[in-house]
Amino acid sequence: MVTFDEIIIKQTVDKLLKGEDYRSIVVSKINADFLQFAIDFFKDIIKAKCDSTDISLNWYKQNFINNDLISTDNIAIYAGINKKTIHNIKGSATKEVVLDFASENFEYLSLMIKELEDEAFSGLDVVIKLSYNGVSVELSLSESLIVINALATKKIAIRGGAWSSIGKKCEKPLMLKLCELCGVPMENINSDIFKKNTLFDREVDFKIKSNSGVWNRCEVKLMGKGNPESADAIFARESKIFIADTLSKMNKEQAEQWNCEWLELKNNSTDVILKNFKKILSKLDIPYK
DNA sequence: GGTAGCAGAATTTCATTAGT
DNA sequence: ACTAATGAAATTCTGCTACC
Repeated sequence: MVTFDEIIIKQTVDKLLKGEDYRSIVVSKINADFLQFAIDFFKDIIKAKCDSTDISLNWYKQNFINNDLISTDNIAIYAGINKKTIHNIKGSATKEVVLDFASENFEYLSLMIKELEDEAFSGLDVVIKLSYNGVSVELSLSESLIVINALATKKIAIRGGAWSSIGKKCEKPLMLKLCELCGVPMENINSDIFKKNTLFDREVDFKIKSNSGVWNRCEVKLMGKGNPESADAIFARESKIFIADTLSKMNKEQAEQWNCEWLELKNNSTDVILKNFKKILSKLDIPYK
């Protein structure tokens, strides 16, 4: 599971408020986690393969699929399919369903690879050689393909999780930093935010109070290009302030139609970002310094 | 006038996180 | 275990420009 610590969140917020792209931070975290997984996986493969004289894929199945020491998430990945996909296909992600489907998928993959081996692959061979502490093993074509497939499956999972997580965890720290830099009084920010464990929790809405006493709902989305319907949700929830990394022309027009103030971060200096944010605060009659 | 190529917008798909 | 929410990537659609 990919999670970002507070230091990474702080770095990301800093980058966003400088109008810089934050994505390199996420990408390097994805790479680091993936490479670590690959290294661990390779070490486990060496161990499993050494203990076995099996010529078929049985050693893999026994160690990585039919092994109750491994989490169901990883068993699915070793079998070449993500748990979420199983959930979508079967409508359930109970342990039994996941394990059954993983086995099934592994059999199907093995069969497919065998067919490829006989036909299209004629002439081509792939051999992965792994060594660790002087012990080395060689994986056959079909073993190599199974391993490559598992790595690819894991990469998808890590990526999806990382992007999902960064957006959630940055919302409140980013809003707080903006308010702090503009000198919005603490009592005008909804106090729920400061409760323990809610700083990185997006389920609690971030709201800022106008002088009239009205609470304005704020929304942050680190959206990039081409994802218009995700912006729709913002307006449907009657947000008054919409802050995003990148906004399309249509996003902006739509925000204005819904009477929602927008603030774009990317490619703007901190000065411009703060100036624009203060303009929004004035418009909504929210006090600031 | 016709079209190949490209950039950007809109649409669809997919896996994760976190609250309940 | 389930559900709502979140963003990237892939794909499709659209409009513009350069070139013949």
